[in-house]
Amino acid sequence: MYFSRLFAPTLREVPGEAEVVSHQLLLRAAMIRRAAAGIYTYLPLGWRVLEKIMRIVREEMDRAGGQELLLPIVQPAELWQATGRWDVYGPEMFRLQDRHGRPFCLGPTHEEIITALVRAEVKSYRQLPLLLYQIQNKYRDERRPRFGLLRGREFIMKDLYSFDRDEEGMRASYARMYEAYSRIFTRLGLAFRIVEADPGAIGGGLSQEFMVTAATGEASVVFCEACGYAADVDQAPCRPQALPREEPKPLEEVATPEVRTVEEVAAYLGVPQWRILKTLFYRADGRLLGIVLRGDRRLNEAKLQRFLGCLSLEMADDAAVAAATGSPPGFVGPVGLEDVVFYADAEVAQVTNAVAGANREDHHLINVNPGRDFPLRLADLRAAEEGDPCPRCGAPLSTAQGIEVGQIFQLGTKYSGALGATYLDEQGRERPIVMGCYGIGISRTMAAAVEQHHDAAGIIWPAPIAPYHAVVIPVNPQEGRQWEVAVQLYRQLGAAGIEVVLDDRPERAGVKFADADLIGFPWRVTVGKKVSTQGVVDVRRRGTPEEVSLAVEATAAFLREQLAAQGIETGSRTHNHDGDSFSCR
RNA sequence: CGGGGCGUGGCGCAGGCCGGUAGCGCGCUUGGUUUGGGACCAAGAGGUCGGGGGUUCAAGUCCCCCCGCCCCGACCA
Repeated sequence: MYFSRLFAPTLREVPGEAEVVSHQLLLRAAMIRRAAAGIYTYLPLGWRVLEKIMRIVREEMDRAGGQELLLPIVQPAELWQATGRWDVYGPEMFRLQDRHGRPFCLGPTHEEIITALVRAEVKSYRQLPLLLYQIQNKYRDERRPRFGLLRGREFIMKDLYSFDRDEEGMRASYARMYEAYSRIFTRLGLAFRIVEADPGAIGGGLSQEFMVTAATGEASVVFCEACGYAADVDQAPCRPQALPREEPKPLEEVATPEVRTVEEVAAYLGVPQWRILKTLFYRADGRLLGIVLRGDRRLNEAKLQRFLGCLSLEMADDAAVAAATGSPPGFVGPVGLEDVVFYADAEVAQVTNAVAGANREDHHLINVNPGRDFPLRLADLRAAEEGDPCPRCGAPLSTAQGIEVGQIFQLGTKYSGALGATYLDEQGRERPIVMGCYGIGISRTMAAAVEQHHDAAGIIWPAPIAPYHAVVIPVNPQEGRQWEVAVQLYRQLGAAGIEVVLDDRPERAGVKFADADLIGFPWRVTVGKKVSTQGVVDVRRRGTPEEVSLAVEATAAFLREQLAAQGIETGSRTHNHDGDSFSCR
């Protein structure tokens, strides 16, 4: 492809809409353009990257025994009502009606529709196991789309669903997918971590996430250097920390004027923050309830939601808190509120002679003893923190940020049961199909790759997903020898199966170098004065400062070798026909 | 959804308080000089100032409504 023909409108300046680096660079490097909040057009360069990601994903899905199909985007409500998720998804789901007023949605995921398909078509154990997948747009009307491709409302996703006759089969399918995913992210050239995950709204049993490590990742994970344990922070169980127990003293109310926060109360009363009981109010499926935590801990809402088994969970507003407690925020506590059900984090039981709000403005209670002064209903509700003991081996946990690019679930019979997807076994008994599901965010993976691989000048694509392998830059195309050699090299590289762009634009060298860096071609071949004087061109790998001078004839072989070392197969081709006929200089 | 901010040539922004000819940089077009890290000179093209309503002799600017986009959002309980 000649650069002058490539539809790649790069931007010199950062568009104001973009905050995170992947969003900025994908826009500037002409990979994407915004169509609406959280909805993007993929330009030719970006689409090539996505195609490469999808190709690797397809190869590994097929290798693992998957078969690709395509499912509807527009899906009827009745299927979602059957599993109860029409209501669970809430405002996140794009809903629409047809001309008769019948309700539909744009598929946020495809468990329902594929289960319905399999229910209709699979009757016998002889048809199992079955692994079906699709790669297509999915739709979630996010409360707040952000970070460009990392959290969009329309996005490309691969989902594979496994159908097995029993739990053992499901576990085998799950293991195959675990293996396939590990191969995929390795082949994509991304550093990743596999963590234990919260099955969340999808439901079911065991689940793991594949996280691309990046400082800007929105997911927090904890991991153990000692034993290799790793989990999403929403999932990691916390052991209660043992605390020194004191002899319980009588409950007492003290004045704490204008002292509201845990920090302020601790400072004012001269007690450590852990001795304070923090009380929060939530509304779970409409019902008000209280949560008690140690003052220095944070609630993990995912754990709370799992524990309660509720569909919706949100913090109660100040008015509701005031109505229930008779006190403004800052002075509320669990003591004396018989009408409100309180749940306490397991650690609360360890605290003796604690401090809590008195449910009276400007007052707190001291010497509060959980169990004595309010009923204890304990659960693991707090968020894991750096330094907490590893739930497996007890060594201190570390924390990291990551971008979730894949998640695998053992669903069991949640969907097959709800939708009646069954088969007949050898004895002619009807049994529910046992399912798993396995997703990869394709478009998100592209953004994650940029988050992980970039520098001040632009993107540094891992070679397997780069839109092109190399760019050839004649420093001065007006200089006849440079131009001839550049074209010759362009043809030779193309014939060697290397995907190459010839930067034939009448720009100064600096402009072409800057665009090459921004777009992130893994290899750059510069044809300059030295081609006349010494018969050599300069070859540089993106992201490294060194340049090697090579004889023109040696260049194609060198690049093939280098690309092969990065896992790129470059079978030679007889023609290189993309764009040559439009050549101009 | 709540809070904050922003919508002015393709991109990045000024102008707005204090109403009176719509500006700057980059990009784009043409010609010339340049040519190993985002050149220079000259001449050009390009704007319903997000939309609607209002105030006024006069609105990018003041008022009202709407739309779009961006950022933040338990740790206070």
